[in-house]
Amino acid sequence: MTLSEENYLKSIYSLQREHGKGVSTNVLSKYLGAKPASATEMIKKLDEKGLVRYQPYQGVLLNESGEISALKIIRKHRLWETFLAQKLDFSWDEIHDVAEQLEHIKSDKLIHELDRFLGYPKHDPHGDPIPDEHGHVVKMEKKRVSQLQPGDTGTCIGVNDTSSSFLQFLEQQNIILGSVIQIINFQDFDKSMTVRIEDRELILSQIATENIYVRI
Amino acid sequence: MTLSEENYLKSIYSLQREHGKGVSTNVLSKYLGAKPASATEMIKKLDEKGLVRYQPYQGVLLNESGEISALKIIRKHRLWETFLAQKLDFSWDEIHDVAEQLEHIKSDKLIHELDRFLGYPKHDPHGDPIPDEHGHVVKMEKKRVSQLQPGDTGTCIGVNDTSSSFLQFLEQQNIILGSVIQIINFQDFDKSMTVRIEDRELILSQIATENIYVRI
DNA sequence: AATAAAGTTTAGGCAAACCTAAAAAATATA
DNA sequence: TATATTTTTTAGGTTTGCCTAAACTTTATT
Repeated sequence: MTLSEENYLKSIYSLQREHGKGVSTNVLSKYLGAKPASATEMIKKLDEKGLVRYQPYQGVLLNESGEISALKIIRKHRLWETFLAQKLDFSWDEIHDVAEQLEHIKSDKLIHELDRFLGYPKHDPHGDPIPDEHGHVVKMEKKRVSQLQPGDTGTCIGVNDTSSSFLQFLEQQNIILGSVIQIINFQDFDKSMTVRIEDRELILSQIATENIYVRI
Repeated sequence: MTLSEENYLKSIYSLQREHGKGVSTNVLSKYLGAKPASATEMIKKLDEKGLVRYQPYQGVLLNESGEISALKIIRKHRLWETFLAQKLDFSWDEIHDVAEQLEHIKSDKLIHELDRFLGYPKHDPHGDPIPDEHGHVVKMEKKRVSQLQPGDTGTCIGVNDTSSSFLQFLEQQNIILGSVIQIINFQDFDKSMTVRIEDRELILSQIATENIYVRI
Protein backbone atom coordinates (compact mmCIF):
# COMPACT_ATOMS: atom_id res chain seq x y z
CA MET A 1 0.00 0.00 0.00
CA THR A 2 1.34 3.43 -0.92
CA LEU A 3 1.70 6.33 1.48
CA SER A 4 -1.15 8.14 -0.20
CA GLU A 5 -3.48 5.17 -0.08
CA GLU A 6 -2.77 4.84 3.63
CA ASN A 7 -3.59 8.48 4.22
CA TYR A 8 -6.86 8.20 2.37
CA LEU A 9 -7.92 5.10 4.30
CA LYS A 10 -7.11 6.73 7.61
CA SER A 11 -9.02 9.87 6.67
CA ILE A 12 -12.05 7.96 5.48
CA TYR A 13 -12.04 6.05 8.78
CA SER A 14 -12.01 9.25 10.85
CA LEU A 15 -14.61 11.04 8.80
CA GLN A 16 -16.90 8.02 8.76
CA ARG A 17 -16.66 7.86 12.57
CA GLU A 18 -17.29 11.56 12.90
CA HIS A 19 -20.27 11.92 10.58
CA GLY A 20 -21.67 8.43 10.80
CA LYS A 21 -22.27 8.03 7.07
CA GLY A 22 -20.60 7.75 3.67
CA VAL A 23 -17.85 10.30 3.10
CA SER A 24 -18.23 12.69 0.17
CA THR A 25 -15.28 13.42 -2.10
CA ASN A 26 -15.67 17.06 -1.20
CA VAL A 27 -15.30 16.53 2.54
CA LEU A 28 -12.55 13.98 2.07
CA SER A 29 -10.48 16.13 -0.23
CA LYS A 30 -10.84 19.14 2.04
CA TYR A 31 -9.72 17.06 5.01
CA LEU A 32 -6.63 15.94 3.13
CA GLY A 33 -5.80 19.31 1.63
CA ALA A 34 -6.36 18.09 -1.92
CA LYS A 35 -8.86 18.79 -4.71
CA PRO A 36 -12.10 16.83 -5.08
CA ALA A 37 -10.97 15.45 -8.43
CA SER A 38 -7.96 13.85 -6.75
CA ALA A 39 -10.16 12.23 -4.13
CA THR A 40 -12.45 10.78 -6.80
CA GLU A 41 -9.47 9.20 -8.49
CA MET A 42 -8.01 7.65 -5.36
CA ILE A 43 -11.37 6.39 -4.15
CA LYS A 44 -11.87 4.58 -7.43
CA LYS A 45 -8.54 2.89 -7.01
CA LEU A 46 -9.29 1.85 -3.44
CA ASP A 47 -12.63 0.48 -4.60
CA GLU A 48 -10.96 -1.63 -7.28
CA LYS A 49 -8.63 -2.97 -4.63
CA GLY A 50 -11.61 -3.96 -2.50
CA LEU A 51 -10.80 -1.68 0.41
CA VAL A 52 -13.82 0.62 0.16
CA ARG A 53 -17.31 0.56 -1.28
CA TYR A 54 -17.94 3.41 -3.64
CA GLN A 55 -20.71 4.56 -5.93
CA PRO A 56 -20.40 7.82 -7.85
CA TYR A 57 -22.20 10.70 -6.16
CA GLN A 58 -22.93 8.53 -3.09
CA GLY A 59 -19.77 8.85 -0.98
CA VAL A 60 -17.34 6.19 0.24
CA LEU A 61 -17.51 3.66 3.02
CA LEU A 62 -14.70 1.42 4.24
CA ASN A 63 -15.45 -2.24 3.94
CA GLU A 64 -13.96 -4.79 6.30
CA SER A 65 -10.47 -5.10 4.88
CA GLY A 66 -10.25 -1.34 4.51
CA GLU A 67 -11.23 -0.82 8.12
CA ILE A 68 -8.65 -3.30 9.33
CA SER A 69 -5.98 -1.56 7.26
CA ALA A 70 -7.02 1.83 8.61
CA LEU A 71 -6.91 0.58 12.18
CA LYS A 72 -3.44 -0.85 11.69
CA ILE A 73 -2.20 2.54 10.57
CA ILE A 74 -3.97 4.21 13.48
CA ARG A 75 -2.36 1.68 15.82
CA LYS A 76 1.06 2.64 14.49
CA HIS A 77 0.29 6.35 14.72
CA ARG A 78 -0.82 6.10 18.35
CA LEU A 79 2.07 3.90 19.43
CA TRP A 80 4.53 6.36 17.90
CA GLU A 81 2.74 9.25 19.61
CA THR A 82 3.10 7.45 22.88
CA PHE A 83 6.78 6.88 22.22
CA LEU A 84 7.40 10.52 21.37
CA ALA A 85 5.60 11.79 24.46
CA GLN A 86 6.85 9.21 26.95
CA LYS A 87 10.40 8.61 25.84
CA LEU A 88 11.44 11.67 23.88
CA ASP A 89 9.66 14.35 25.91
CA PHE A 90 7.71 15.76 23.01
CA SER A 91 4.93 18.09 24.05
CA TRP A 92 1.31 17.53 23.06
CA ASP A 93 1.42 19.82 20.06
CA GLU A 94 4.73 18.59 18.64
CA ILE A 95 3.71 14.97 18.45
CA HIS A 96 1.30 14.87 15.59
CA ASP A 97 3.38 15.82 12.56
CA VAL A 98 6.16 13.41 13.35
CA ALA A 99 3.81 10.52 14.13
CA GLU A 100 2.15 11.25 10.80
CA GLN A 101 5.43 10.32 9.13
CA LEU A 102 6.37 7.44 11.40
CA GLU A 103 3.03 5.68 10.97
CA HIS A 104 3.98 4.75 7.41
CA ILE A 105 7.11 2.77 8.28
CA LYS A 106 6.62 -0.80 7.18
CA SER A 107 7.73 -3.48 9.62
CA ASP A 108 5.56 -5.77 11.68
CA LYS A 109 8.43 -6.55 14.00
CA LEU A 110 9.07 -2.86 14.61
CA ILE A 111 5.57 -2.14 15.78
CA HIS A 112 5.39 -5.29 17.85
CA GLU A 113 8.62 -4.49 19.65
CA LEU A 114 7.68 -0.84 20.08
CA ASP A 115 4.46 -1.92 21.75
CA ARG A 116 6.43 -4.15 24.14
CA PHE A 117 9.00 -1.42 24.79
CA LEU A 118 6.25 0.98 25.78
CA GLY A 119 4.65 -1.56 28.10
CA TYR A 120 1.60 -2.34 25.94
CA PRO A 121 -0.12 1.02 26.43
CA LYS A 122 -3.91 1.11 26.06
CA HIS A 123 -4.20 4.80 25.18
CA ASP A 124 -2.12 7.38 23.35
CA PRO A 125 -1.15 10.75 24.90
CA HIS A 126 -4.37 12.33 23.60
CA GLY A 127 -6.42 9.67 25.39
CA ASP A 128 -7.41 7.77 22.27
CA PRO A 129 -7.42 3.97 22.49
CA ILE A 130 -4.68 2.02 20.69
CA PRO A 131 -6.06 -0.78 18.48
CA ASP A 132 -4.52 -4.23 18.96
CA GLU A 133 -2.55 -6.16 16.31
CA HIS A 134 -5.74 -7.40 14.68
CA GLY A 135 -7.27 -3.98 14.46
CA HIS A 136 -9.61 -4.26 17.43
CA VAL A 137 -10.38 -1.11 19.41
CA VAL A 138 -12.12 -0.65 22.69
CA LYS A 139 -14.76 1.98 22.08
CA MET A 140 -14.82 4.51 24.87
CA GLU A 141 -17.84 6.28 26.29
CA LYS A 142 -16.60 9.76 25.69
CA LYS A 143 -18.42 13.06 25.48
CA ARG A 144 -17.47 16.51 24.35
CA VAL A 145 -17.40 19.18 27.08
CA SER A 146 -20.08 20.96 25.04
CA GLN A 147 -22.47 18.07 25.73
CA LEU A 148 -22.27 18.48 29.51
CA GLN A 149 -24.74 20.40 31.73
CA PRO A 150 -23.89 22.94 34.44
CA GLY A 151 -22.97 20.93 37.53
CA ASP A 152 -21.57 17.97 35.54
CA THR A 153 -17.99 16.90 36.02
CA GLY A 154 -15.72 15.02 33.60
CA THR A 155 -12.12 13.89 33.27
CA CYS A 156 -10.25 15.07 30.21
CA ILE A 157 -9.32 12.09 28.06
CA GLY A 158 -8.56 13.59 24.68
CA VAL A 159 -9.18 16.16 21.99
CA ASN A 160 -10.76 16.29 18.59
CA ASP A 161 -8.84 19.11 16.95
CA THR A 162 -5.16 18.21 17.01
CA SER A 163 -3.87 21.39 15.40
CA SER A 164 -0.84 22.75 17.18
CA SER A 165 -2.54 26.08 17.86
CA PHE A 166 -5.27 24.32 19.80
CA LEU A 167 -2.86 22.06 21.64
CA GLN A 168 -0.73 25.04 22.53
CA PHE A 169 -3.78 26.79 23.90
CA LEU A 170 -4.50 23.79 26.13
CA GLU A 171 -0.94 23.75 27.31
CA GLN A 172 -1.10 27.45 28.20
CA GLN A 173 -4.30 26.88 30.15
CA ASN A 174 -2.72 23.86 31.81
CA ILE A 175 -5.45 21.56 30.61
CA ILE A 176 -3.90 18.12 30.38
CA LEU A 177 -5.01 14.51 30.22
CA GLY A 178 -6.63 13.68 33.52
CA SER A 179 -7.65 17.26 34.30
CA VAL A 180 -11.00 17.29 36.08
CA ILE A 181 -13.40 19.75 34.46
CA GLN A 182 -16.60 20.93 36.14
CA ILE A 183 -19.18 22.96 34.31
CA ILE A 184 -20.15 26.12 36.22
CA ASN A 185 -22.50 27.66 33.72
CA PHE A 186 -23.41 28.09 30.11
CA GLN A 187 -23.80 31.32 28.09
CA ASP A 188 -26.64 31.03 25.63
CA PHE A 189 -25.68 33.93 23.37
CA ASP A 190 -22.28 32.54 22.32
CA LYS A 191 -22.49 28.98 23.67
CA SER A 192 -19.38 29.48 25.77
CA MET A 193 -19.00 27.78 29.14
CA THR A 194 -17.51 28.79 32.46
CA VAL A 195 -15.70 25.79 33.88
CA ARG A 196 -13.63 24.97 36.95
CA ILE A 197 -10.33 23.18 36.33
CA GLU A 198 -8.41 22.25 39.46
CA ASP A 199 -8.71 25.35 41.58
CA ARG A 200 -9.43 28.03 39.03
CA GLU A 201 -12.29 29.09 36.78
CA LEU A 202 -12.06 30.00 33.13
CA ILE A 203 -14.27 30.57 30.13
CA LEU A 204 -14.09 28.19 27.19
CA SER A 205 -15.50 29.19 23.79
CA GLN A 206 -17.90 26.93 21.93
CA ILE A 207 -15.10 25.83 19.64
CA ALA A 208 -13.00 24.84 22.63
CA THR A 209 -15.78 22.92 24.40
CA GLU A 210 -16.57 20.98 21.23
CA ASN A 211 -12.99 19.88 20.87
CA ILE A 212 -12.28 18.55 24.34
CA TYR A 213 -13.36 15.02 25.21
CA VAL A 214 -14.13 13.84 28.73
CA ARG A 215 -15.01 10.57 30.47
CA ILE A 216 -17.79 11.00 33.03
CA MET B 1 14.77 16.89 -0.47
CA THR B 2 12.93 13.86 -1.83
CA LEU B 3 13.43 10.33 -0.59
CA SER B 4 15.12 9.39 -3.82
CA GLU B 5 17.52 12.32 -3.74
CA GLU B 6 18.50 11.34 -0.21
CA ASN B 7 19.20 7.78 -1.27
CA TYR B 8 21.37 8.91 -4.15
CA LEU B 9 23.40 11.25 -1.96
CA LYS B 10 23.95 8.57 0.62
CA SER B 11 25.02 6.07 -2.03
CA ILE B 12 27.39 8.50 -3.69
CA TYR B 13 28.94 9.19 -0.31
CA SER B 14 29.55 5.49 0.40
CA LEU B 15 30.89 4.68 -3.06
CA GLN B 16 33.15 7.72 -3.06
CA ARG B 17 34.58 6.57 0.31
CA GLU B 18 34.99 3.04 -0.94
CA HIS B 19 36.65 3.70 -4.28
CA GLY B 20 38.26 7.02 -3.54
CA LYS B 21 37.27 8.68 -6.79
CA GLY B 22 34.32 9.94 -8.81
CA VAL B 23 31.40 7.54 -8.97
CA SER B 24 30.29 6.31 -12.39
CA THR B 25 26.62 6.16 -13.28
CA ASN B 26 27.07 2.47 -13.91
CA VAL B 27 28.38 1.66 -10.44
CA LEU B 28 25.92 4.01 -8.79
CA SER B 29 22.90 2.57 -10.54
CA LYS B 30 23.97 -1.00 -9.79
CA TYR B 31 24.39 -0.08 -6.12
CA LEU B 32 20.90 1.35 -5.99
CA GLY B 33 19.24 -1.38 -8.01
CA ALA B 34 18.30 1.00 -10.82
CA LYS B 35 19.29 1.43 -14.46
CA PRO B 36 22.19 3.67 -15.52
CA ALA B 37 19.84 5.99 -17.38
CA SER B 38 17.99 6.71 -14.15
CA ALA B 39 21.23 7.54 -12.37
CA THR B 40 22.23 9.96 -15.12
CA GLU B 41 18.96 11.78 -14.73
CA MET B 42 19.13 12.07 -10.96
CA ILE B 43 22.77 13.12 -10.96
CA LYS B 44 21.97 15.95 -13.33
CA LYS B 45 19.27 17.11 -10.98
CA LEU B 46 21.55 16.99 -7.96
CA ASP B 47 24.15 18.92 -9.91
CA GLU B 48 21.67 21.65 -10.75
CA LYS B 49 20.82 21.86 -7.07
CA GLY B 50 24.49 22.33 -6.24
CA LEU B 51 24.84 19.16 -4.19
CA VAL B 52 27.26 17.32 -6.47
CA ARG B 53 29.81 18.10 -9.15
CA TYR B 54 29.14 16.26 -12.34
CA GLN B 55 30.56 16.16 -15.82
CA PRO B 56 29.23 13.69 -18.37
CA TYR B 57 31.41 10.58 -18.66
CA GLN B 58 33.51 11.70 -15.66
CA GLY B 59 31.51 10.41 -12.69
CA VAL B 60 30.02 12.31 -9.75
CA LEU B 61 31.58 13.79 -6.65
CA LEU B 62 29.76 15.26 -3.69
CA ASN B 63 30.59 18.86 -3.05
CA GLU B 64 30.46 20.36 0.41
CA SER B 65 26.73 20.86 0.83
CA GLY B 66 26.07 17.42 -0.63
CA GLU B 67 28.45 15.81 1.80
CA ILE B 68 26.85 17.54 4.75
CA SER B 69 23.43 16.39 3.59
CA ALA B 70 24.68 12.83 3.14
CA LEU B 71 26.22 12.81 6.60
CA LYS B 72 23.02 14.04 8.17
CA ILE B 73 21.14 11.14 6.62
CA ILE B 74 23.85 8.73 7.75
CA ARG B 75 23.60 10.20 11.25
CA LYS B 76 19.90 9.49 11.29
CA HIS B 77 20.38 6.00 9.92
CA ARG B 78 22.95 5.10 12.55
CA LEU B 79 21.01 6.58 15.44
CA TRP B 80 17.94 4.58 14.42
CA GLU B 81 20.04 1.43 14.09
CA THR B 82 21.28 2.00 17.61
CA PHE B 83 17.73 2.47 18.83
CA LEU B 84 16.53 -0.72 17.16
CA ALA B 85 19.38 -2.79 18.55
CA GLN B 86 19.53 -1.31 22.03
CA LYS B 87 15.91 -0.67 22.86
CA LEU B 88 13.89 -2.95 20.62
CA ASP B 89 16.14 -6.02 20.65
CA PHE B 90 16.53 -6.21 16.91
CA SER B 91 19.28 -8.55 15.78
CA TRP B 92 22.11 -7.39 13.56
CA ASP B 93 20.55 -8.55 10.33
CA GLU B 94 17.07 -7.18 11.01
CA ILE B 95 18.21 -3.63 11.61
CA HIS B 96 19.16 -2.39 8.22
CA ASP B 97 15.91 -2.43 6.25
CA VAL B 98 13.94 -0.66 8.95
CA ALA B 99 16.63 1.98 9.54
CA GLU B 100 16.63 2.55 5.79
CA GLN B 101 13.04 3.74 6.14
CA LEU B 102 13.41 5.59 9.41
CA GLU B 103 16.35 7.65 8.17
CA HIS B 104 14.03 9.64 5.92
CA ILE B 105 11.76 10.97 8.67
CA LYS B 106 12.00 14.73 8.73
CA SER B 107 12.26 16.34 12.17
CA ASP B 108 15.29 17.97 13.72
CA LYS B 109 13.78 17.71 17.16
CA LEU B 110 13.17 14.00 16.73
CA ILE B 111 16.75 13.20 15.93
CA HIS B 112 18.05 15.48 18.63
CA GLU B 113 15.87 13.85 21.27
CA LEU B 114 16.62 10.37 20.02
CA ASP B 115 20.32 11.07 20.39
CA ARG B 116 19.75 12.21 23.97
CA PHE B 117 17.51 9.24 24.74
CA LEU B 118 20.22 6.85 23.56
CA GLY B 119 22.86 8.59 25.65
CA TYR B 120 24.73 10.28 22.79
CA PRO B 121 26.22 7.10 21.33
CA LYS B 122 29.45 7.41 19.34
CA HIS B 123 29.03 4.27 17.24
CA ASP B 124 26.17 2.30 15.76
CA PRO B 125 25.69 -1.45 16.34
CA HIS B 126 27.87 -2.24 13.33
CA GLY B 127 30.70 -0.21 14.83
CA ASP B 128 30.42 2.70 12.42
CA PRO B 129 30.83 6.18 13.88
CA ILE B 130 27.75 8.41 14.21
CA PRO B 131 28.27 11.90 12.70
CA ASP B 132 27.37 14.86 14.92
CA GLU B 133 24.62 17.41 14.20
CA HIS B 134 26.88 19.36 11.88
CA GLY B 135 27.91 16.31 9.89
CA HIS B 136 31.32 15.79 11.46
CA VAL B 137 32.60 12.22 11.72
CA VAL B 138 35.55 10.80 13.57
CA LYS B 139 37.43 8.75 11.02
CA MET B 140 38.46 5.43 12.45
CA GLU B 141 41.61 3.47 11.66
CA LYS B 142 39.96 0.29 10.53
CA LYS B 143 41.19 -2.60 8.41
CA ARG B 144 39.55 -5.51 6.69
CA VAL B 145 40.39 -8.94 8.07
CA SER B 146 41.75 -9.70 4.60
CA GLN B 147 44.46 -7.07 5.13
CA LEU B 148 45.88 -8.80 8.23
CA GLN B 149 48.87 -11.16 8.29
CA PRO B 150 49.04 -14.55 10.07
CA GLY B 151 49.73 -13.85 13.72
CA ASP B 152 47.91 -10.47 13.69
CA THR B 153 45.00 -9.89 16.03
CA GLY B 154 42.10 -7.46 15.67
CA THR B 155 38.86 -6.54 17.37
CA CYS B 156 35.73 -6.72 15.24
CA ILE B 157 34.24 -3.25 14.88
CA GLY B 158 31.97 -3.54 11.87
CA VAL B 159 31.12 -4.96 8.50
CA ASN B 160 31.05 -3.75 4.95
CA ASP B 161 28.36 -5.98 3.45
CA THR B 162 25.16 -5.42 5.42
CA SER B 163 23.01 -7.93 3.57
CA SER B 164 20.95 -10.04 5.91
CA SER B 165 22.47 -13.27 4.57
CA PHE B 166 25.92 -12.10 5.59
CA LEU B 167 24.77 -10.80 8.96
CA GLN B 168 22.97 -14.05 9.61
CA PHE B 169 26.15 -15.94 8.81
CA LEU B 170 28.03 -13.87 11.37
CA GLU B 171 25.36 -14.51 13.94
CA GLN B 172 25.55 -18.25 13.32
CA GLN B 173 29.32 -18.17 13.73
CA ASN B 174 28.88 -16.05 16.85
CA ILE B 175 31.03 -13.26 15.43
CA ILE B 176 29.84 -10.08 17.14
CA LEU B 177 31.10 -6.57 17.76
CA GLY B 178 34.07 -6.84 20.06
CA SER B 179 34.99 -10.38 19.01
CA VAL B 180 38.76 -10.79 19.00
CA ILE B 181 39.97 -12.35 15.77
CA GLN B 182 43.44 -13.79 15.37
CA ILE B 183 44.79 -14.90 12.00
CA ILE B 184 46.19 -18.44 12.11
CA ASN B 185 47.06 -18.85 8.47
CA PHE B 186 46.26 -17.92 4.91
CA GLN B 187 45.47 -20.22 1.96
CA ASP B 188 46.94 -18.89 -1.23
CA PHE B 189 44.85 -20.86 -3.69
CA ASP B 190 41.46 -19.43 -2.60
CA LYS B 191 42.58 -16.58 -0.35
CA SER B 192 40.66 -17.99 2.60
CA MET B 193 41.94 -17.59 6.15
CA THR B 194 41.95 -19.80 9.20
CA VAL B 195 41.20 -17.62 12.20
CA ARG B 196 40.78 -18.08 15.94
CA ILE B 197 37.73 -16.41 17.49
CA GLU B 198 37.44 -16.75 21.26
CA ASP B 199 38.37 -20.39 21.83
CA ARG B 200 37.63 -21.94 18.45
CA GLU B 201 39.13 -21.94 14.98
CA LEU B 202 37.26 -21.54 11.73
CA ILE B 203 37.88 -20.89 8.08
CA LEU B 204 36.65 -17.65 6.53
CA SER B 205 36.33 -17.28 2.75
CA GLN B 206 37.91 -14.36 0.93
CA ILE B 207 34.50 -12.73 0.63
CA ALA B 208 34.00 -13.00 4.38
CA THR B 209 37.45 -11.60 5.27
CA GLU B 210 36.96 -8.66 2.97
CA ASN B 211 33.70 -7.74 4.63
CA ILE B 212 34.69 -7.77 8.28
CA TYR B 213 36.38 -4.69 9.74
CA VAL B 214 38.70 -4.78 12.73
CA ARG B 215 40.55 -2.29 14.92
CA ILE B 216 44.10 -3.38 15.67
C1' DA C 1 -41.49 22.82 -12.13
C1' DA C 2 -37.82 25.60 -13.69
C1' DT C 3 -33.66 27.53 -12.55
C1' DA C 4 -29.77 28.38 -9.71
C1' DA C 5 -26.25 26.68 -6.75
C1' DA C 6 -23.45 23.19 -4.96
C1' DG C 7 -21.13 19.06 -5.38
C1' DT C 8 -18.98 15.43 -8.36
C1' DT C 9 -16.82 13.45 -12.21
C1' DT C 10 -14.30 13.44 -16.60
C1' DA C 11 -10.70 14.92 -19.62
C1' DG C 12 -6.40 16.49 -20.36
C1' DG C 13 -1.88 18.05 -18.12
C1' DC C 14 2.26 18.05 -15.13
C1' DA C 15 6.32 16.46 -12.22
C1' DA C 16 8.99 12.79 -10.18
C1' DA C 17 11.28 8.43 -10.84
C1' DC C 18 11.56 4.95 -12.99
C1' DC C 19 12.03 2.14 -17.54
C1' DT C 20 13.74 0.39 -22.63
C1' DA C 21 16.04 0.98 -26.85
C1' DA C 22 19.02 3.48 -29.65
C1' DA C 23 22.77 6.78 -30.25
C1' DA C 24 27.10 8.57 -28.83
C1' DA C 25 31.50 8.59 -26.40
C1' DA C 26 35.29 6.38 -24.24
C1' DT C 27 38.18 2.50 -23.76
C1' DA C 28 40.23 -1.86 -25.09
C1' DT C 29 41.86 -4.98 -28.59
C1' DA C 30 43.52 -6.73 -32.88
C1' DT D 1 45.06 2.87 -36.29
C1' DA D 2 40.80 0.79 -37.11
C1' DT D 3 37.45 -1.94 -35.02
C1' DA D 4 35.05 -3.99 -31.28
C1' DT D 5 33.44 -3.61 -26.65
C1' DT D 6 31.87 -1.25 -22.82
C1' DT D 7 29.99 2.68 -20.72
C1' DT D 8 27.15 6.61 -20.78
C1' DT D 9 23.69 9.51 -22.49
C1' DT D 10 19.49 10.76 -25.04
C1' DA D 11 14.84 10.12 -26.51
C1' DG D 12 10.55 8.60 -25.74
C1' DG D 13 7.37 5.76 -22.47
C1' DT D 14 4.99 4.46 -18.01
C1' DT D 15 2.94 5.00 -13.36
C1' DT D 16 1.51 7.57 -9.31
C1' DG D 17 -0.56 11.34 -7.47
C1' DC D 18 -1.58 15.59 -8.00
C1' DC D 19 -3.72 19.72 -10.67
C1' DT D 20 -7.33 22.87 -13.60
C1' DA D 21 -11.20 23.50 -16.36
C1' DA D 22 -15.26 21.89 -18.24
C1' DA D 23 -19.21 18.78 -18.10
C1' DC D 24 -22.45 16.54 -15.60
C1' DT D 25 -25.55 15.28 -11.27
C1' DT D 26 -27.90 16.35 -7.38
C1' DT D 27 -29.98 19.45 -4.23
C1' DA D 28 -31.90 23.92 -3.06
C1' DT D 29 -34.51 28.02 -4.18
C1' DT D 30 -37.87 30.70 -6.30
